[in-house]
Amino acid sequence: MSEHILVAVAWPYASGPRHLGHIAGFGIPSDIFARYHRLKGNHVLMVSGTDEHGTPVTLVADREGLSPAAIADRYNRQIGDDLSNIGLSYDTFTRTTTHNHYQVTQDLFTTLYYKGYLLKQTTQGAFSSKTGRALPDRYIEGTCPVCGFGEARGDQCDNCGSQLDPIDLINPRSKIDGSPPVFQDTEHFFLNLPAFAEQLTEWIGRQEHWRPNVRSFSLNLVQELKPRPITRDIDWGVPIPLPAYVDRTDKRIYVWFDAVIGYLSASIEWAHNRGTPDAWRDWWQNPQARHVYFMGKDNIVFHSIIWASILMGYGNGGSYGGGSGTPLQLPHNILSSEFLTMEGRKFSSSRGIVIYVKDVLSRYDADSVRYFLAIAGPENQDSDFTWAEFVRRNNDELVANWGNLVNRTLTNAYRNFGAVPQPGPLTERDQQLLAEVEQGFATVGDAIDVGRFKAALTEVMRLSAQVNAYLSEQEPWKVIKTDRERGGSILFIALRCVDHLKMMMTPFLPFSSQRLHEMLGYTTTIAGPLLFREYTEEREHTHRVLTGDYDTWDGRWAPTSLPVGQALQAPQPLFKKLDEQIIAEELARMEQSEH
RNA sequence: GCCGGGGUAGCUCAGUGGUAGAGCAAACGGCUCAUAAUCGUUAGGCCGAGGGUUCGAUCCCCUCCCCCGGCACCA
Repeated sequence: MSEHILVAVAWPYASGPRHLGHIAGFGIPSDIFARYHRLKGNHVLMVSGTDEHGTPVTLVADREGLSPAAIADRYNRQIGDDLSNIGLSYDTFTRTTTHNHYQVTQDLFTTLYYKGYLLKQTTQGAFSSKTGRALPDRYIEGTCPVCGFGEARGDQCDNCGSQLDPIDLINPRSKIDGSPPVFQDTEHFFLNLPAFAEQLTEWIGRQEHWRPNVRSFSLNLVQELKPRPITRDIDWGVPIPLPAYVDRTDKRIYVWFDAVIGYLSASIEWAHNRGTPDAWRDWWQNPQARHVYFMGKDNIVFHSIIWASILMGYGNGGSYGGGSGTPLQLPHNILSSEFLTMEGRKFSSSRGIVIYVKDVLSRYDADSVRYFLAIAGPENQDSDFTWAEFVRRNNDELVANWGNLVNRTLTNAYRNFGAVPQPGPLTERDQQLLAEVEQGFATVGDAIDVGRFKAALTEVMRLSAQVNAYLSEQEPWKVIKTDRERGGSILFIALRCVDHLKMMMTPFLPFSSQRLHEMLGYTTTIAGPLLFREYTEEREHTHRVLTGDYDTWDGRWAPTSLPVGQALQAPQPLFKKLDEQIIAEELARMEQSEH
């Protein structure tokens, strides 16, 4: 029976280009998961978009003398291109500045407000004495009252680790313009998280399938919930949809509140764009649907606590909770990854310790990068990207094991038969190998389903090595000289194994798997091109959405039946071997960009 | 400081209350269809340190050290 699966992927922030660490944390795992479930025949809805509101975007805009919207436009385009180029198969990758997203966000806000889950409270905020702009804590700098460190941030001191309040800093100044901040009262709306404490505890307690770090971390937080402000003193964001506020330009909904709502609004947009406006309900108001969220570990709290509370509070209210009458679905799993480091150090765009997605893809194939991030990514603990490891994994594993198996099998078969050979009687060994490889659909699939992507890919590679061993032991290139039928049988077995493994590789390596599919003589699509489509909303605002015609892809996660006699294409190497020289080149490039 | 996660072979990482695992790197051997790729064999570890529970601990408990993240106005 096919399932409805929502693949909810963290929204990349549109203040600049995204680096390899972002792709490693949420992009590759979510895409493997989504592609696998599509092959399984499940109804997958994979959504995300660029997160475009908030202070950092306004700062970049100020620096460049442009509007926040112009900055958001630029990086929405750039990030969309990156994600498409690395093959992330979103059903809808949109943005948070759409009319639809504003509507959905405002509906959730007002519904929570009228249900009594929002509290109005006055707090002290810091404002720049020069521009009058609000200063988030981390943009205030001063001397630490605890240890005397001169460059403590408003939220915490990097020297002694103390938690600080900006008002306690000695000699505070704006990190942005150097002016001393002014502290004044400001009124905001707070999400009453304590109201959900009991429900959250009960719900998280039941989620025994969550990764232990996510579950215990979240359970712990639930013990001490405080109301959390969900509006900000800023002019760049979703307007507050209450009569007294809707025309004010100085207060907006907090970027994190609207960002998580993106999962829902993007689903609604997807349904609208394809002309079936209620289709999103099959995921969001279907108690059988599974919602799986992908993100880095720094985002857990926003999903397990805040987003869950918003959904619990909204329930079946508002403009979107009606319809089928069941409340909006809570997350089924939260697959948070750890962090990728770069040559042993934290990624830092500001310090130039970084490799941007667009740069790596301009020099290397997407599947090489995907292979590395899938097999060596930060799935359970922080992991390190080094150029030496990248070259080694590519050359000694991807090329040498899988690429070579494909190449030697196809070369032998193509040269001697030009087509899938008709096999004679199969030996026990033949059948044993076929059975072992076919077993992979179960073991690899189960691993992917529970988020063990490294283990899954390792198993495919192990099976590939098994087929390499079979070829070395059976030596079809020799046998064929004396017994053409037996030689054909061996190659038939190897081809069938390659065909199966191709399907298992598709979620990990979609580009090369499609090319292999064609080399094997198929004319259909198992991993086709992704597409950008333009949509125009009310007020003639047009935006670009990354999507794909996944309904037309026909791969199935099951043993394939490679037709005997199917003509093969002349084989081409699937992957490029990388010259060891690139290690030194890339390190030099990085050194140059450091500052 | 508090909370959570991690520390296992040279490297990257799995894993389990009962004699420590994989891939790569290393050494040796085989093969030469294949992108000098492949296949086989061997070697390699006080499982962060110390204590405890247990017949038995790498695993469970306690203490400590180191790394990462969170700690509620960065996203």
